[in-house]
Amino acid sequence: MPELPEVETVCRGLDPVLRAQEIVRVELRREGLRKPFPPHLKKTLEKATIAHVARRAKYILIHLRGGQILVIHLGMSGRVLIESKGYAPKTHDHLILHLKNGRIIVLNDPRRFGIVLLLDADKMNEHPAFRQLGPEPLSNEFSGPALAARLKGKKIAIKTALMDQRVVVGVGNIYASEALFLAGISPKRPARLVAGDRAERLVGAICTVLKKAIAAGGSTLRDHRRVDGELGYFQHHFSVYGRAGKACPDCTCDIMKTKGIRRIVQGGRATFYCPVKQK
DNA sequence: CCTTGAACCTGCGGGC
DNA sequence: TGCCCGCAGGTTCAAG
Repeated sequence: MPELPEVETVCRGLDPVLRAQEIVRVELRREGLRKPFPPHLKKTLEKATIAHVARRAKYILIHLRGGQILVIHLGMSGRVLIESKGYAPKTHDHLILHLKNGRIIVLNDPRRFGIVLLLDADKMNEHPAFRQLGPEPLSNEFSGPALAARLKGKKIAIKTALMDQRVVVGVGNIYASEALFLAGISPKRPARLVAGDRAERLVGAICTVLKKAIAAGGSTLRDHRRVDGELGYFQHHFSVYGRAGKACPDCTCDIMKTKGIRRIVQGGRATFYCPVKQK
């Protein structure tokens, strides 16, 4: 499911509900997801109190009092939902946290590509999942020159590079296509040729599209839900993603000649773009 | 080091 | 209706 806007939406929904709440019971309904759950997960979480919830890249960080972090990645199909007393577990509910106040936090993930970690806060960045992460796109460290520096010498297509979490975090298959459209850059352009003004434009486009998507509660194609079960609605504002054969929203060119938005495959993933507007 | 492709899973929609 | 195929928001690992 989730790219940065979806994960951010989930975190913003969780924080006010989980803040300062005590976990009284933990249900592990299977051994793990792609990897086994951490060995002392249940023992550590039961009786723990949550400090606050934050996000890094596409990871949900549930900070516990005492300096540990429950880290959750939603993979392709994960959801975190807030339920209340009397909730009956559903298929693919893998981890359930019961809070002292009666609230119930459910991690549901049909495809089980997600991950659950338990890390010491001060050592989080040493973990393999975090060690190589690039800058947060909505932070000050993400700029045209910073992006260009990370793309330098790369022969791979810019679309593929944008999805590399070492280049910039949080951008996935939807928002890579959308940001490149907004910046007027072809997804096939070699990454090393995105520099200077092009890199500036791309940084601006990434920030713009991510902020708008967050404001819309993310994009719901299938699985993404807000923590209260409501849908995101940014999917109604896509310019190119999933719109192969439709007219480009920006150009007035004749769709009969241009065939409109194109769908190609890069690195095994679908890419959508307008060959007229994006060079 | 870089790049590519497969693997990990389940579910859904389309075509026959 | 049923079956098979392709496709889906991500990451990781092996191989070239």
